[in-house]
Amino acid sequence: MGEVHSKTPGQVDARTRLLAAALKVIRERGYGATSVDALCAEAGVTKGAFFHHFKSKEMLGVAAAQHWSDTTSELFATAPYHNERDPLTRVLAYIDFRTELLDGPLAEITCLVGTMVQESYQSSEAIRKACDASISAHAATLEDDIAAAAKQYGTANCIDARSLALHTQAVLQGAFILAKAKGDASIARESTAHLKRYFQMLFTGDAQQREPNGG
Amino acid sequence: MGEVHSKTPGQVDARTRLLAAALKVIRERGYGATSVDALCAEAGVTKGAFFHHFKSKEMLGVAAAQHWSDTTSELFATAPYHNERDPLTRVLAYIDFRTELLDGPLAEITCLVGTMVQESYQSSEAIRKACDASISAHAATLEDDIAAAAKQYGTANCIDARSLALHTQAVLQGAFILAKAKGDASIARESTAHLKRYFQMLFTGDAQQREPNGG
DNA sequence: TGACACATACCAACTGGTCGGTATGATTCA
DNA sequence: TGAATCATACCGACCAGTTGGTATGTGTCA
Repeated sequence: MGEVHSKTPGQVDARTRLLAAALKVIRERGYGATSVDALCAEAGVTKGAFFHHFKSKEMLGVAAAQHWSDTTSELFATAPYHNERDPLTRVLAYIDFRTELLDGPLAEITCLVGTMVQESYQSSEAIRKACDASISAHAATLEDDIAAAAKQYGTANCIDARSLALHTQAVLQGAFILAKAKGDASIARESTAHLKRYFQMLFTGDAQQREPNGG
Repeated sequence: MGEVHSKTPGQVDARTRLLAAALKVIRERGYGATSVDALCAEAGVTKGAFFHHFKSKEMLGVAAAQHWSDTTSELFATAPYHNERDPLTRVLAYIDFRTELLDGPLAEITCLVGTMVQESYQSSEAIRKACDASISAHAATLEDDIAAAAKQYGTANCIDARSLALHTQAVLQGAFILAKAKGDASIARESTAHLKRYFQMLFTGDAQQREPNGG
């Protein structure tokens, strides 16, 4: 995958442009409704370039999921919530961070792999696995903080960190669907508020620590 | 939408068969990857019949969402959880019911409108609205029980019943996506367990009322 | 007779994918 | 040094099959 050729500065190669186009167009239209031609048009490259870099549309889907995983993991790795010293505060700050990310056009705040796996889970095992890897890897980055918080608050014996980390992702994925259905992301923010309250009650037993939902 | 014509007993008309085919095929492949031909083949009718009953594929999508809304609302209206006399118990029994429904092939346990809106929220306002109507109507059936429980447990002032009902649907929709990604519904059951615990803590403040998650 | 419920045949546009070709830079070796 | 060779990146015409959709015909029944 290394850059073999030196590129003119400011110029990105066709593969990178196609991947960026895939992230944009698939999030807007879904994988099935995205044609190879549409991807090429968005990327400003020809069909020849497409099939030079990807042996099929399916393999583009797999590469897009991996690219998504790469870019999002960098986004989260450098996010400020990691600076919190208390593990529970860190997890709650993560939820706040996700809530902040819920601002902007729907296609730009929703999850590529969640969208893709919904359509492809039966038709393409390769895409399904790539999407699962992306979701699971991200959930895994939460697991340690959750486990540490459980230990610190003495609830380690009744909390499965992995299950809770994946539940967090489920809430977010579901929030995206509700937002799409309503054509408005505000409902998603209500769901993350519920999720945050769940964490607060689960660890501290305090239901009224923050303002109630709605607002 | 009423049956205008009397049919030979045991015979269902092309429209009904196409709707049933839509529910099956779209849940397996997604809306975009479902062709009119595939729908006709599954229903055992011709293309002429398809376009006699639906003016376009998009209108079939709308009708499918409405049909889904009709059949699911009947399923839930006659479900046994309504027999519980305590409103909170009723809500918890609803979650248990949803958990029981998580048994079987993935395509048969997931939500048609959740799948469809994911792909169509930008390309078809008509489908988006039909899917929103289905989800919102179902959530509304939960709202009264949640409000009654909040009143009874003295937490009415900090619980928005509508928000909580929609959050319930978000958790379920997200659970479906995780299940599809992992190719296994067991992760979805873990999410409904978390949701149930959230309700228990929210209303009774008791986090350890039932066994912890995992299993 | 005529309205309805389909069937058959068909169409233009588009689908994913192939193919022969070219431009360019790296490598080899006389 | 420089000609020959090779690999990569990309182009764009082309293909067979499929797409959503239409036009027209036929059988049935009130």
